[in-house]
Amino acid sequence: MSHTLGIRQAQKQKTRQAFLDAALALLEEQSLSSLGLREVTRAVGVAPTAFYRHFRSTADLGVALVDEALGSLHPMVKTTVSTAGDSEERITRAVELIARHVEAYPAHVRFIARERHGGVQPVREAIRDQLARFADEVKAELAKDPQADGWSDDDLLMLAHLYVDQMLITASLFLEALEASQDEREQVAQLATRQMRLISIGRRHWLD
Amino acid sequence: MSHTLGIRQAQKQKTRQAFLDAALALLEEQSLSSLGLREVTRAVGVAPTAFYRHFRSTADLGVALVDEALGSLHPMVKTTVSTAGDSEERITRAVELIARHVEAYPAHVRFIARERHGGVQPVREAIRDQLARFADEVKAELAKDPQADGWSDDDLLMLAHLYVDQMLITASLFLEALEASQDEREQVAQLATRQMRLISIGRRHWLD
DNA sequence: TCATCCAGTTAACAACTGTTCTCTGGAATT
DNA sequence: AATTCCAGAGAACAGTTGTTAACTGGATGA
Repeated sequence: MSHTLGIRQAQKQKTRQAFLDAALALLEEQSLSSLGLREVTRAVGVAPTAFYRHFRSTADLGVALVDEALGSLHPMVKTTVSTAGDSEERITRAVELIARHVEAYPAHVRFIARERHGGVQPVREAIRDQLARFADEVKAELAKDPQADGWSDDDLLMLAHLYVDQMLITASLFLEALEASQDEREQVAQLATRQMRLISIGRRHWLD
Repeated sequence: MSHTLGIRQAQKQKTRQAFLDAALALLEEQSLSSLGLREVTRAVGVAPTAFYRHFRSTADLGVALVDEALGSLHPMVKTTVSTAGDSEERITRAVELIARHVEAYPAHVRFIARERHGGVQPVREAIRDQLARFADEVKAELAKDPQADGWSDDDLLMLAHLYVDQMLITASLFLEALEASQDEREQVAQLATRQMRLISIGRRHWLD
């Protein structure tokens, strides 16, 4: 299936990626609904009309960015939840993983946090759908745990959403603390850890 | 202290409020960073230059909107937390209060959710500061509860932030379901209730 | 009553926006 | 080798933007 792309297709994909990269960079200081088509092409170094060869509109570009950003997030979520060890150790590792991800892909995280409730409907919907998929995956992982015995499907999904939202909140906090002192980032980590711990305690006593 | 405003000051405040209202309406379908000065004045029905008599920039207007939106939210948070009754009854009433607030001030809720991570720094900071104040108030209310005996200040604040974030998430879900069926809104309410319940359970067993 | 103040107006500015149509030159196909 | 294809360029469009300066006329305070 992996047919080597022709020179033409390869160049096109390269330009397309340049659009995505440039847009992501521009979006660190504004939101998608104010991102101009010409602004992006200027940053890439191509003519404004070249934009239309790849995207219908900036909203369309935004949807493509959702895929890229949350695509890179998928492995994180999975490993975060399915990490071995006791509950406390799991939490510590999960928080650390989130911190690492934010350091590795700050622009992606910022984009998702910003546009999740942003002013562009198709993008909001794309993010909502992807996060729902995440929640489903988390739910599937949770179901494997013996702790989940006796839990209804609804309750498992409820907990999964709680975890996903908590991850996003934590990621956003790490993002704000990215250029802050080591101490401040440590404080974010401890806050997130304790919140996760409290949720885990609630989980453990859910069926009481 | 309530000196009756002169005709002049009264008219000015009226126009200012018209700016805030018009902006809030326009922001239902876009974000602040794309809100144009002329766009707002056009909606109000005044000359573009009149804008400068009230705000330095649209970012400045945004900060004013934060005060208005979260000002109206303050009473809700207080009554939500300090409601009497057992834990289960409290939660139900809290979720209902959030639902009512979203129905009463949908544009305010949307604005806060959207701009909390939006593209305009001063507005983000204003929201962050106000939410921190909320968390402090919630913490103060939590401290009154006998359940808080033995809790450290840090842990109380941690829980307060968890509650505040959870309120925002719930409000945002209600907002999305505003024009949906009664069933769908009921489902949101049940999800939020169960998540709150799980957090409360975690709270109850925190010191185990 | 008269001078001062000031919210809102009018006009003009250079700079920017999204979109259309036409063109080009090299890759892809036959 | 000849033909088709198509990513990107170029030029032009009407419409928009934020900001400036100078103004008007009614409320305000002496």
